[in-house]
Amino acid sequence: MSSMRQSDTVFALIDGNAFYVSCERVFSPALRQRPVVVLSNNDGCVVARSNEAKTLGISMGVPYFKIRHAYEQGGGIALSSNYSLYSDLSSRMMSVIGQYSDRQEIYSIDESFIEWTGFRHLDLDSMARDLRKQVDRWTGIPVGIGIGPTKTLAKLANRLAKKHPDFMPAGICDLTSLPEPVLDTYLASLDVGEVWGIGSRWAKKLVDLGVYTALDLRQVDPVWMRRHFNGSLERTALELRGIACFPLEESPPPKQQIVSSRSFGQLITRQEALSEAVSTYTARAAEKLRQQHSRARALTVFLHTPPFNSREPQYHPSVTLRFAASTSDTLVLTSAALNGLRRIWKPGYRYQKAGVMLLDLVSRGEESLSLFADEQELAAGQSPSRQALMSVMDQINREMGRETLWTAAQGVKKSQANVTPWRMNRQRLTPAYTTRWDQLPVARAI
DNA sequence: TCTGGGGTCCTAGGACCC
DNA sequence: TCTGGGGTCCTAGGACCC
Repeated sequence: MSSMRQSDTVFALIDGNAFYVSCERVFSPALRQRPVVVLSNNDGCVVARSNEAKTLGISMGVPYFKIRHAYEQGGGIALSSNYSLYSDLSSRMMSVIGQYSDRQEIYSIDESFIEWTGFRHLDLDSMARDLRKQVDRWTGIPVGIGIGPTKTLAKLANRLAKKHPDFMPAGICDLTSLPEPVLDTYLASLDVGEVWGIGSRWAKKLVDLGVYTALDLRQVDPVWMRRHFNGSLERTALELRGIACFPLEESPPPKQQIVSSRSFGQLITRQEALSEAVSTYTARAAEKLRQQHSRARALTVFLHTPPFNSREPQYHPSVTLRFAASTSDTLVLTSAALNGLRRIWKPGYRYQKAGVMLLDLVSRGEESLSLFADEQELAAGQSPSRQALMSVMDQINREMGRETLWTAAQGVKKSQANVTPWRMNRQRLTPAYTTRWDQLPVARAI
């Protein structure tokens, strides 16, 4: 029996392999066995890579223009990110995974923790194999599975399942089944920077202090970690020893802030175009706000000139506006955002990005009214008829597709790129196969 | 020419109060 | 002229995650 198995409960981390690429491959079999990358918004950076692309040496996060020539010469394919496809396949994948445990945390679009209690090693192994097969059968997405006594160790196990030859064929790594000396060998094969919660800065500091591998980190005194770093990293060190400090979060608490921002398809100078962009981002943020049944008491608008071009004059202003009464009304929020924009916009700059943040969020029904709210603001922020209007708008946009209904401030000539230059570039976008009737895949008899 | 977007947590330091 | 100490709240900045 391994000493890592201190309790009856284990965590499994299931994640999609090169998730965005795998989603694309579900509907385009021609992409299989070929180098494929998916790009960030505006076709900027590489955010997902197939194994074939990794083999070509394409690194995560690299700006695509830097590698494009050589990559495409070598037969590589690049796609714009298609989030409606990825989030739809994600929820299907999550619901299959959810059938394997009654305790599930959806950690990100492609990762889920589940908890398993009371299984022996052989049962765990067959459960994991079965889970993997079912996800593949029902969604077409290949997944890796890591199992450990803590979330941090489950993450590391998942890493081993992806990169260590001993586990790669099955795509499953169960650390709880390993005798201690064997476990140590595997932990020693992982750099300290591969541990969940250790980014590049702290990895460097740890290496300077003589902590090189995941095994080294497991053996340091957790209190020493707290002294040199902070309490979070102390917990990371404890988790590596098999002491669970990060619980499963089945229903994540509502967000404390909501941001909607985008880089533009081209640099923008006109205030009118910025107003349309800011109104669009505000509408999107407000929709998310209502989805989690919250209201905002403050809103920030910000602008950015391009950060990478030193010849361009730099300007990144922001302004925060407070509301006397909290609100989730798109029209109230939009007029505040445009107000803020007028205050910070200055001519003579070419803007690259704008955004809106909703802050100081309160759950609907929990907030206390400000003594200074005047009645007009209360009426605008919270009146039942405006709430009803928002619900109808949300429902229509949910059922008929995003931005079926929009505010006039977002601009009326939406489809033409020449009049909405702020819309992002997505020149390599595949169809929304699963979420739009007009883009369903068509099966043809040969 | 072309470098994403959306989050959280922690700490330090300043303002303010008694 | 001498000029404490402790608490709270807020913000900015830095680190991390995917």
